[in-house]
Amino acid sequence: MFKEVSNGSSSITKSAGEHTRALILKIALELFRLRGFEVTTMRDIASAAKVATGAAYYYFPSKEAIVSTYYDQVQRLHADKVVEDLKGKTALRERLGVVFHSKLEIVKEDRRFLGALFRYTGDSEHPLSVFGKGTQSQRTQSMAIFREAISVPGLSEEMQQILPAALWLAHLGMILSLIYDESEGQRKTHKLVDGVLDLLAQAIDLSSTVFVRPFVQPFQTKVLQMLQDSGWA
Amino acid sequence: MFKEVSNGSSSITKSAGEHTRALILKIALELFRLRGFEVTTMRDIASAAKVATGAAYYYFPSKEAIVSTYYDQVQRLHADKVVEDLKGKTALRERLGVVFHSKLEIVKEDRRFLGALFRYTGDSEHPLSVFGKGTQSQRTQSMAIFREAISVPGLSEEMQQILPAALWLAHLGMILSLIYDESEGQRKTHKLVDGVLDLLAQAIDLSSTVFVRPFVQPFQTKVLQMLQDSGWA
DNA sequence: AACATGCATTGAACATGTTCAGAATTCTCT
DNA sequence: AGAGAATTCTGAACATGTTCAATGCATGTT
Repeated sequence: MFKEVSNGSSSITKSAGEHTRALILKIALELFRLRGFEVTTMRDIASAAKVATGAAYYYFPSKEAIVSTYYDQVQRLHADKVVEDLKGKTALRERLGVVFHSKLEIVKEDRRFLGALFRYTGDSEHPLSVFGKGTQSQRTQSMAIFREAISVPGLSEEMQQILPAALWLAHLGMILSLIYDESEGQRKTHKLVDGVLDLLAQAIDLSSTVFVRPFVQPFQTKVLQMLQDSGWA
Repeated sequence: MFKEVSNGSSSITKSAGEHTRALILKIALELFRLRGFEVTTMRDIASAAKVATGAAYYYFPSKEAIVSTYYDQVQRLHADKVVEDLKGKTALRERLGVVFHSKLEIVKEDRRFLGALFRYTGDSEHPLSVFGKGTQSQRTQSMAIFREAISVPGLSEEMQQILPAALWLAHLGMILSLIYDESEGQRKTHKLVDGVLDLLAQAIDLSSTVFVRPFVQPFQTKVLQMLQDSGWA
């Protein structure tokens, strides 16, 4: 359904098309940021980029697909940043903080159009549905970042399989919180993230304790079983 | 933003308008069920109801609002059913089962258009956004049902405040699962619900144990604090 | 009956996302 | 250079959600 990304890793010279594509993307994002996603029309974008309306559709299958492409960039940026910032950090809490806050930083200014990512949440068939098949590879990539972040010694086998999916879901929640967060500088979302991570890290620590572990273990096993049954782990 | 519901609790005689409204609603839902939400146009609905296109908009501010009205009915049905079925049931697990499965039963056949409820998930301003201000009262109502279901002796004060929001969110997840569930009779979702409820009930039981409680208590307190900070409890 | 008032309904017009047949341009190979 | 192919781009047309001025219609009032 998606146009081939063909992000010329092979050629050094940008073809004319790549240039136009980048221009349309850049201008669209500027307009989304400036005026918001809904009120910005494809005609606005095209005319601001000095091309015909149809040109935008030559490069992007839909208006939301522009945001989706932006989000691909975000994922790449995030992956790179995380690899860098995680070096030398060994404490689980710290590592989780890196992953979540760096994502938040990258995305912070784009609340006005991040919501477009959720446009097809209720449409399981749509290629851009957050939970759909069309976005599976991006989901897997994103979960790989979380898997990397939690790769610290002392974590149970079950937890290692459960957490990537759980954290991915939690991070979706973070983005939603950001979108709805009217507080200055989105303070509330930052605070929420820290609170959740504190709790989570403590809970994980606690669950590894010799006293508590026997009680928690069967739960982990069952959760993992359920995730596997539904294709999440 | 919404048209006054004015569900004539005062008058016995349906005015002409009420009749048309009901007709449009009925026919719209039939078409949604039969062909799906997206492919059914407002023109289809209007012409099937033998009215002009504009008539539909006299009663419903948008296509999604039709589904929203349907969902109001669902909530009412659910509330009634739960009140009935909860009588005499005292075990937490059983009560949770009643609430979740009765909802599932009510909604089961309508997967084709339930997704419309999530159309504005990413648009915090929209009156029909699941998490938005425009749907707050419905959320509160729904949470009240869960509050009722968990009103059993032996539940900590914190849990009583945390669970309604948590269960409401979980039940949203259930609906999403249903929408994406291709398995025959949506077996997977039923199984998932049972699995989650089993775990939850066990976890709640365990957390009330004298041995475990001291460990869990501070977590509950912090979670509650966070929910309160963000307006969820 | 004639009139006034407000609810109900119409259908054309509008806005905007999207499609598409073709034109323009660029690239490739001889 | 020039023919042909592939890529890029155009802009009008289309589909559909939505708006709205105008009209009909029922009901109560004089």
